[in-house]
Amino acid sequence: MDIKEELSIIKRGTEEIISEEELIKKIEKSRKEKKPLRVKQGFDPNAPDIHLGHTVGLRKMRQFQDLGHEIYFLIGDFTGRIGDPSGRSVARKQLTEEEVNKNAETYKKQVYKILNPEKTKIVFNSNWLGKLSFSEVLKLCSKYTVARMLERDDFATRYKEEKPIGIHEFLYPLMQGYDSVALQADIELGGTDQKFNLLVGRNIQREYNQEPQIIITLPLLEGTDGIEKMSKSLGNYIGINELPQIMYGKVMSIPDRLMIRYFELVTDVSLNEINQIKINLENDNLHPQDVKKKLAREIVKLYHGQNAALIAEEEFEKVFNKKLYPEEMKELVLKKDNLKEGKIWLIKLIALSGLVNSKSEARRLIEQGGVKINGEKVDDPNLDLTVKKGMVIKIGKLNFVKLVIR
RNA sequence: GGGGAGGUACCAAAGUGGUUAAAUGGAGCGGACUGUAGAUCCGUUGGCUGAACGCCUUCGAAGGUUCGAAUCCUUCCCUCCCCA
Repeated sequence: MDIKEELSIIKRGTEEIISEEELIKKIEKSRKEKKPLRVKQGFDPNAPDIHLGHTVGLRKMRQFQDLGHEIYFLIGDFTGRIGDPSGRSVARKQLTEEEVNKNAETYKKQVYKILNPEKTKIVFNSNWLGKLSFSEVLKLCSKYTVARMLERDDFATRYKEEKPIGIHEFLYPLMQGYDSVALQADIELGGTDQKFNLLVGRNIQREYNQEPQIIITLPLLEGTDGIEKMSKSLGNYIGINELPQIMYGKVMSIPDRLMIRYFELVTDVSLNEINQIKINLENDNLHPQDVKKKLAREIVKLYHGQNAALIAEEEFEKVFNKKLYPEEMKELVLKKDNLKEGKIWLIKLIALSGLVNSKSEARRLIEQGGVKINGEKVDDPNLDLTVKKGMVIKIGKLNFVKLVIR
């Protein structure tokens, strides 16, 4: 493979490479010396639930693996104690060694759906950060200045808005930079929000007499709401462990304008084909829904296989195009003593489903017409429902529940 | 160490003794429309009670004044700014 080709694989979907010339030099050197590049990316030890947003970076790592380079999957168990300064995060609880190990296992299980396990090195930064003496920390701190820290957009904003900035938060980028020193990283990957930290890494490496790493930033994938970046806490995520049908459905709910971005960042569809799709969309030669269905298929295929993708699609069409029930529904088990003469108060039933947080919410939902029984809208919150086995209750826009009586 | 400004619901932000479960905006949820998209419109957003404008909890925390407090007083905690 010539370098051009390698470069184009690396460049797909990236936001910024600092710098491309240096990257080319590194690749050339690596080839000449037959020494693979060391590629690093850090992950939060607290949230080992991988979603499509994470896969942007993971897939990029995989591409590096396939190009013969060395991957360091860094679990930030030490830095995780601080939490990347975002203003929102309060001091996080310190994880025990056991918890960290458990999370790491969870990570592995999921991450190896994307990465090549044999070529992946999983490392923990507590390994070196936890061993630094106070004077070594001071030495690290002396390599940077407050003014330079305040260049960071997040810090600058908070400073301007008179919001608190903890001293320890200043340490976060330094620690991350030190990770690069410890690993002698050639390349560090990260989201665009990591740019500052990644750049600090370059400077710190220089201070420690290492060749500065190349930084490659990747876009932050928007979640299903189309606005915020995908994250579990915002509830706008598509997890790679989710059931095919759920995954498919969630992909279908992303805004149209994100389709191309998703194709590029989280599928294997070639850039050529993506471009074709784009043109055909613009010319109205393709219906947006059909394109999104393809997208959903491609994504489900990656994590569940071709067959599951097709089944998920059938399900989707059944429920949303033909307005039928899904094949599989969550079962709601009613015990005999929940019933009075075969009846149950509808509000109670909905509360039992666990799909609402309170009876008041259930009441509201009914009053607003968000509840259907066997396809019939119900708007009487006082209804005593005579339950029958197999009855289907639709609660809200997306939830179906099938009654089971025991 | 001195002086000043603040802490209200998911977020932002009004309210400064009763009519305040707390204006308004954003976000969320539901409905209509649709392609589970977007745009738009309407409704809704503490909980409990088979619902009544009845009760309980909520305006940083704890006490107090009052018939009545997010609003007044005391103490405490936290944040920011200016000066040193």
